[in-house]
Amino acid sequence: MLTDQIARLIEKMLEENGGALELQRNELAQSIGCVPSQISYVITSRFTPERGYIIESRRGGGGCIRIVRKQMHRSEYLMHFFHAVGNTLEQSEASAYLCNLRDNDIITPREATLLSRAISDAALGDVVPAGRATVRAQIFKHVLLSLMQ
Amino acid sequence: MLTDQIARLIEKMLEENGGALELQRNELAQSIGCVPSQISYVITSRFTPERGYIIESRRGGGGCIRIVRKQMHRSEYLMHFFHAVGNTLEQSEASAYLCNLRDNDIITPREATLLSRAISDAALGDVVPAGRATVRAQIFKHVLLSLMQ
DNA sequence: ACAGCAAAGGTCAAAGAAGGTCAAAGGAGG
DNA sequence: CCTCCTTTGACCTTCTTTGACCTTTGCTGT
Repeated sequence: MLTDQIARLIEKMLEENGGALELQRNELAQSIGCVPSQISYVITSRFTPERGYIIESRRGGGGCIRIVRKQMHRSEYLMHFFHAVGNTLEQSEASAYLCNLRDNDIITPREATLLSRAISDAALGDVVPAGRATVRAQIFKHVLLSLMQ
Repeated sequence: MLTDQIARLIEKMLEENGGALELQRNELAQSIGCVPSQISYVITSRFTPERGYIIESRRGGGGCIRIVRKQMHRSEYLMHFFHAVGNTLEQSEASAYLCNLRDNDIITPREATLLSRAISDAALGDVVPAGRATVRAQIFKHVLLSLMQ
């Protein structure tokens, strides 16, 4: 899939640049052979705050997009996430958060898996439709609180 | 029967892939010559968590279905718990189970705390009245399955 | 300074590409 | 006949891809 391919490319560039990077949308699009808005899509769908990235951009001549992988300390992280989680939380968002916590050594891989299963759609199953995302958000917040101690 | 035939096919593919596998529903359906929803049916009726499979999927372009077979490890012990848990589970019961798992070194103290918080009454909060204990049971079972790795 | 143009990036909606759901119709066994 | 599992197909939701159009910014000629 195009999106994944571009995401991997950006990831690799980030790696080579120590976690921060400036790119030009049109230029990158051309070198890959896709429309420019595809780059935007990749960035908004893959390099989100939940996954620990900060995005800034500048328009106009010589414009660019800056992507920074942010690393915070434990408590900042937990606080940040706690506030970032709203009243509802989709499985995909939860996964992103958990991966992030794992990658930052705040939880172990095993804990990440365990929690991921615990709040999966499958596990929350037949909770009233609208309620699933709400319950997940609450559970996740309680887990975060537990981690803060 | 079609279902069994497809189930065997998937089983064989799992075998060849070391217990984990990604497939595309439409593609597989076409190669077998059945409607796509048949694949869904086979998966939901045969590759259930109860039988030790974990299913994940992604929609949209380039979507796929991932099937993972958990090889039963400490399965007997965990199976015991799995069957002991009914359709509903109170917070106090859950705590007892978790302590037990912890005391038997199946989960760490930290994991016990984390999970305990995750499925506490507080976390499950305003799930429809009767639903709380049901949701808790489901979550707990999924955690057990995850532990049966 | 200033107006205007060109060069970015941003947005959005439509079309396309998966998988998910559900209910109705079909069958096998009791 | 009932009941329970299968099979199908219509319709839904989610994620991708593309393209048209918008906004911001820098530069340039006057």
